[in-house]
Amino acid sequence: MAAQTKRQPDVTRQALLEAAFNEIHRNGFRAASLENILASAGVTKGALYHHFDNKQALGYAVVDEVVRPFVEENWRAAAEAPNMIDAAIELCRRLTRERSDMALSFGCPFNNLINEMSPVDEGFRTRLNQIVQEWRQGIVETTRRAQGRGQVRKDVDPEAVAAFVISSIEGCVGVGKATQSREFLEAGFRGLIDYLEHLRPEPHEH
Amino acid sequence: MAAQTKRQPDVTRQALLEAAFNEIHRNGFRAASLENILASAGVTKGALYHHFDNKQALGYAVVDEVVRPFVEENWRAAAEAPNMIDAAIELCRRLTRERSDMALSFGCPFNNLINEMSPVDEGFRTRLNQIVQEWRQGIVETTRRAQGRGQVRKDVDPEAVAAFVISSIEGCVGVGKATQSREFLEAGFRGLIDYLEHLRPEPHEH
Amino acid sequence: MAAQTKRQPDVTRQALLEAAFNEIHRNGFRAASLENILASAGVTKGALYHHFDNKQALGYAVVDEVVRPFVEENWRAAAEAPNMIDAAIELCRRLTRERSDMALSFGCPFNNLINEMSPVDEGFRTRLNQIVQEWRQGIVETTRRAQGRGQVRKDVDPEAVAAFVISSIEGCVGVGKATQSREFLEAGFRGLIDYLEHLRPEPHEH
Amino acid sequence: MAAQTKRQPDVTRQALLEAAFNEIHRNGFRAASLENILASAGVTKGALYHHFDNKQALGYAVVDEVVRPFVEENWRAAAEAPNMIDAAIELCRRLTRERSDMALSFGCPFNNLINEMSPVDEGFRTRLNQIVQEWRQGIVETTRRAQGRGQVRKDVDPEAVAAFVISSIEGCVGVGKATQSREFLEAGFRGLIDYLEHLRPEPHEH
DNA sequence: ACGTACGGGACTGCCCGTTATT
DNA sequence: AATAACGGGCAGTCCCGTACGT
Repeated sequence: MAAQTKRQPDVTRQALLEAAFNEIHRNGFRAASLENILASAGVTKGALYHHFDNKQALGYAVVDEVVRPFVEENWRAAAEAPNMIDAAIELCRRLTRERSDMALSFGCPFNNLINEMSPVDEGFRTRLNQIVQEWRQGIVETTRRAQGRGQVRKDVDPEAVAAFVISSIEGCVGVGKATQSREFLEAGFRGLIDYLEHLRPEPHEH
Repeated sequence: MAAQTKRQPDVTRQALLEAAFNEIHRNGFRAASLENILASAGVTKGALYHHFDNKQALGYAVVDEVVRPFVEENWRAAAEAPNMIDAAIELCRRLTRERSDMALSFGCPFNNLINEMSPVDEGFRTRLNQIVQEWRQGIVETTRRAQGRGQVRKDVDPEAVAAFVISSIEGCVGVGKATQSREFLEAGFRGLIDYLEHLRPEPHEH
Repeated sequence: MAAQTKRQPDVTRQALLEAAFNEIHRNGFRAASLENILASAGVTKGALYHHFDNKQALGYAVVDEVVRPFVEENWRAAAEAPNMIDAAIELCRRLTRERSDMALSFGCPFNNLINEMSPVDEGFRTRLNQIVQEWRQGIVETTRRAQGRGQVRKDVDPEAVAAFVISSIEGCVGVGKATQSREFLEAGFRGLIDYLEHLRPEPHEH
Repeated sequence: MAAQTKRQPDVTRQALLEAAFNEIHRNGFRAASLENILASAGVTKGALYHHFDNKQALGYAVVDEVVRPFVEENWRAAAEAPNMIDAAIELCRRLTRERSDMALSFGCPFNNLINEMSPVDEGFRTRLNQIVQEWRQGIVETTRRAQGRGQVRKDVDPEAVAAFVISSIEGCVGVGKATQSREFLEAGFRGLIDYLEHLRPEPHEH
């Protein structure tokens, strides 16, 4: 089979998405420079304009095709684990360990986009909200199942758990950017872990 | 007492700060337009550059002189209340009631600035971090006092409480912007209230 | 007879010419968008550049193969009529009736191209001038014949008649675009008809 | 009296208008390059943006403040002359003599703008139409006065005269651009002069 | 203290044209 | 013959900042 030729539309498109994701992660969407993205992806204006109508469409595609899977893979594991609380706590610990440098420097790409674009671009907001809702729905269902299994107290409201867990995770990473301190991030996550532990039923309950 | 002339340096400066705060709240700092700020403040460029060196200096002044008091007045009440947990819960309820429209539309000015500017401007980050630290320190001390009074369980880490409470409040308002739904915001704050309640000592503990 | 395949070079070429003519009529040549032309013709860029060297060549072909017949068919009838003045007057009336909407909106394609392209592209000017000259020559000869038949006064200069008739027709349609009023167009053509009537010999002349 | 300093807003504005007028005259409005205009006026983007909101506003100002007086001064003399027909004929002769080079090369700025911009920009059309109407109104009134004085036949319709004279003048200059020949232009104007002569009453009429 | 004129840069959008590919 | 991927340039917009003038 012959070597690949120069034309690789999917590769080009993917390169643009990744380059855009990184540039947006670092600078936000509006301050993201197309020139930087092009240089980083190694393509030219023509290629960009061929694959995406404009900067906005590129941004939407980044949300749908990069940010969304990025968010999903984080909670998917926890949703499918035998014990939700254990998995969530494990996730918190992993996040503090693995990605704290990136998180402290540039924050969570998802949270950044929500904060920047939700109020000023309805298209962004709709797409970002969809991700929030999927995540929320995942936590709600997981919590219900866990309640059925007796792993979570039956008097807690799954909707409140979902909204609060999502918000506090993003909040920790967000505020952490200002402090630039691992201690603050870890303290925040300790608080979250404390909250999660408290969701377990009392030993004498069942 | 002589009639006031048209020149009112302090008034002008204050008008600029307020106009800048509003424009930044709506559009973020980098997308904030000086022209909009000037039009909204009713002055011209000459006045602006007389009072501030440049856009950055204006932004710093907004953080120091508008955002900081704005944040402080929110938690000051809770810090001085006889029972911290009761006061914090009351604060959560007030926030959902009073400012939810503005919060859902444009978010918290403090959180917005942290997310946008912390990674790209060290001067902003330092100033914003200072606000975070004051807030954190306030909660830590209040929590310690409450523990001394037996109003908060002694096994909780005040640092974790502080980091987590701050982060989750900002997180709720932030993520709420994407959902544009009061239900989500309320659910998040219900989760926070649940967490706060759990900080109280067990009835049979002391 | 075998089924037609999808490849139809002549059809494609003709579709491109028509689409280009319409786009140019609406927007002028330089502002005409190849993308619009392609979309309207239902083909892609490869087909265009297979049939024409570049945008300029496409424009030249539109002049030669679409605009030229378009202009010619208008005066051909008048040239071959038994009485030139009657025919010309009838033509004026027909133009005001039939095409006034299109003419008022977008003007005469021929006149538009003359005004836009003559000064900036010699190739266009040459081709457009050729059409002018054929038209002019047609009127000159028709006028001479009419003079021979005693249908036109012998003291008028056929060259002046030709240049003036062509110019005033195009002028009426051109200025009519600014007024967007059928009244203006009709008034102009009434003036032209008046001029044409005045070309007839006095009853007592011959 | 001290020498003029560098700040001369009116001079700058006027320089921009003149430079824009010339660039538009040569290239049309849409193909007119702001960079060329700036270079020719000797100012920078900032100055342009200060005096005019955008390219469109600059174009509108050119129409109102340059093209309009330009058109008006041409027919004003004829309107105020003791004999309108003599004056109009004299104007035709002067136009062929004086401005035929410019006219043959780039046409009449007024006619060019009508043909290019009327169909695609309502703001341009409105302004250009206003000029047409003023001109038309001027001819109508002049013709009525001339009819009162017995200098023009009473059976001609002043509205038709006005629309036709305006249209044929612009038409001659327009079509002349394609021919690039002074002969054609002169022949056209001979036709117009012939028409004007025919407006005079018959010697035996009054 | 403040208003107006102006300098100059950077970015996105858009477009024409070319080339690899079928 | 025709498609789709891609190259590369240019223009209008918009903005921040400076400096002249009152």
